[in-house]
Amino acid sequence: MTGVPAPPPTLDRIDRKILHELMQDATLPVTQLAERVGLSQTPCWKRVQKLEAAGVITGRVAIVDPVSIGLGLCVFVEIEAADHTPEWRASFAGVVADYPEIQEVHRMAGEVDYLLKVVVSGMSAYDALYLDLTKRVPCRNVTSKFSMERMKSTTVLPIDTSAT
Amino acid sequence: MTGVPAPPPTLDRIDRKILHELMQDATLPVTQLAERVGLSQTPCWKRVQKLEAAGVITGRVAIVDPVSIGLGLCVFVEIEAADHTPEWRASFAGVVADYPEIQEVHRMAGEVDYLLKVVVSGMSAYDALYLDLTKRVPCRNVTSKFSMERMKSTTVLPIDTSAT
DNA sequence: GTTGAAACCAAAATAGG
DNA sequence: CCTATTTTGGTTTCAAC
Repeated sequence: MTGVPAPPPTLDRIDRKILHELMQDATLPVTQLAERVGLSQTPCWKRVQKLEAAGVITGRVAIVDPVSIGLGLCVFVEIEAADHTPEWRASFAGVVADYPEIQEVHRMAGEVDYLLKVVVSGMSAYDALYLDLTKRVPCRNVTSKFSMERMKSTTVLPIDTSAT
Repeated sequence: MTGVPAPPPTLDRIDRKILHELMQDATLPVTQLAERVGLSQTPCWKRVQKLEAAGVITGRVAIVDPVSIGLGLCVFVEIEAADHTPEWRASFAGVVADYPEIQEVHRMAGEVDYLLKVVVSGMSAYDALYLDLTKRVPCRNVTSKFSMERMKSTTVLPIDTSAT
């Protein structure tokens, strides 16, 4: 028996409302946050602290428009591993962690072993990444799927703020 | 000639350093931000304001751990449109905007027309979304790819902070 | 661009109900 | 949980260089 990673802290309706608000706008002053969730300042502030300490809130970040900073190309990369050993996985994990252009890495069920989301300035930058990555880690197959238009993009998670 | 969406504001090295810092931690006080980018408080603060006004910084948000709030399933959904008309696209855009579970929607090049990233509590929630979505918008084909493990996930974009 | 300082406001911590 | 209060510290603006 391996056990589950962590006992998820129990969040009540007010906690979830707090998260819902802060996921949309982390600049919201505690005063306003408190009235939106139906609490007064002090206990509201304490809940926010608790959610941060518990690792439920992992950070507060600025969201930047990729196009404005010259990152016009988004690519989803499907990878089949050369073999299915713990060693390959560890090596792969280490390599993808190195690239700031790789925004997301998922280990997948089904045909595709890994799915990557990559953000770069353009085709030549992507090709450089592709060549470098496939040099560092052996892949049976790599399929690149190119985004033409980012129609929707949000960091707000679908949290349920109704009922208990 | 249709023209490009917008002339990207020209960002110098200091602007990019500011963005680099704030993408990692938006709680950084202006005082500390200023010294990290090699500026004094006032002009640093003015740059941050300008970057917000120009829409380069689109917001400051709290990042929440999905598992902690019971969102344990992440699915990438590949969709082929029933037809390739502006009407279908508009309808599709409207529908996907409705679902908070849909974090990202990309219009793709190649075989797959659209790629969605979906975050839900589990299989039954995903199936409900799948049934509902395919009822509201006609799809020629839908392929769901399930994430087993989120190995990497960041909102920090790979901005170049060296040279001019 | 710099420094320094004022005015304002929010965060953080405290005490009492 | 609430209100009230205080302290602390950051933001924002301004003046002068």
